[in-house]
Amino acid sequence: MEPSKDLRVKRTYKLLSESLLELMKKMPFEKITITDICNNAMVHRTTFYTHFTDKYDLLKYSLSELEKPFDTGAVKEESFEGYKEFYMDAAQKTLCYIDSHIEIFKVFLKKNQEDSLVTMIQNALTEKLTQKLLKCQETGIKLPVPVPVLANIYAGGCLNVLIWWIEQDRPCSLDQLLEYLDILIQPLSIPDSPRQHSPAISS
Amino acid sequence: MEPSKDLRVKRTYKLLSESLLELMKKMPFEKITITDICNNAMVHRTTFYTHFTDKYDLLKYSLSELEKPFDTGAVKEESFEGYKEFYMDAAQKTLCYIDSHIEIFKVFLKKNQEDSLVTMIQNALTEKLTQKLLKCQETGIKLPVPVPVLANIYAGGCLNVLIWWIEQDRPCSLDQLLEYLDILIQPLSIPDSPRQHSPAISS
DNA sequence: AAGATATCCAACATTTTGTAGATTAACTTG
DNA sequence: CAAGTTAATCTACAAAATGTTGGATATCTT
Repeated sequence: MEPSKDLRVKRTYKLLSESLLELMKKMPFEKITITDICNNAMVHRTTFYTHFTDKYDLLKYSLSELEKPFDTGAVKEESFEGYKEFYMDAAQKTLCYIDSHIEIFKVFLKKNQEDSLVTMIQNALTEKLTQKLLKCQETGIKLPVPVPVLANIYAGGCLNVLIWWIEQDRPCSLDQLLEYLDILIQPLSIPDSPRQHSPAISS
Repeated sequence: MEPSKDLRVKRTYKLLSESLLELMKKMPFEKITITDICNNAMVHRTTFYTHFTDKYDLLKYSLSELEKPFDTGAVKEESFEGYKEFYMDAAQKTLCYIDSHIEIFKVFLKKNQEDSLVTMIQNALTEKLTQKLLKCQETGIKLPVPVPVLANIYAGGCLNVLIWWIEQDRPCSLDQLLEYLDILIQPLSIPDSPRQHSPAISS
């Protein structure tokens, strides 16, 4: 996974990695071939194979480089008593890091719209929630944050818990899980603004 | 996208789709070739090309079939006044549907651990949060739901908002976004159980 | 029953992948 | 800086996968 100290190797890793990124700005990863990457990097294809087994291997390396700061120093685990403070600190560090490397993250974080079921379901859920939230707003209910932010928090959180639940082979019953979601959702809204119940403005 | 009324076509779509799913249970999607899919489905490869351009095209179709219920009747948009009720209803419908097709969803929802930056970052964040939450629990703080549920809700929600923010080309400032997260996180915890601040039990 | 059309089949060109051995160039270490 | 090590390049090749063709056969729709 790690390039040796040899300058040539480091150079090769860098060239291939940057080449991949460059190509990913132009076309989807699936369409990119090893030949493409090598030509673009001006590195011989046999050299590619001395370091990586396939393009996924290279991708993995490139991503691990980007992800490093999240694993190491970027987030200090000590010196917070509550987990909310800890969470906000982590969120801030994450945000800042991504913000300062935005072009790269734009490429790598882009959802593939149509070839990920998670994304598709999340999109559907987010869309419906957005509609509903907009309607609620029309009826005079005040939301603490913009609609898309709320919709994405809800949908993302829910889906992620869901995936955890599936990957753990359903460690609790379905009803139990729903109860958890219900508990978490209750307080997560309109913390202090009054709920003005005015009649709906049609649809 | 949609197969015609011709029985032969419907059959081909079904065979190919099921074949892909079957193979995905055994090996990662990237390793599966069109030839594999056709052999397994006992459908000639030229037939494949009359309907799909590549394997991603087939995957897209298969996923869209699974996702259909989310777009259509599974979630009724009317007859809820608050969005919390709406959300819980949607969550319930989603959960039930997935639960009743669990084997399929297990295959399609599985995160690819190492070739998705979103997943990697999310894992890192979830891991850190879990550690922190466990420590908090040790100090006597009572959590309303199990640690992994809370960690996954937080991490998933945060990352999803982040992705939304990036894909929308940062529609608000970084500080603004952090403020939103802060607002949303404040109420999302320990709704009614008392916070017993006892001294930390080392680490 | 007749026309339309999907499937199958054989054959082929092209692209991509992955490997091997030999040569050249660059780096590390003492 | 010299010697030994190791990486990169190059040529060549084998195997696999992709994508397209034209025509024969079977099946469906109306």
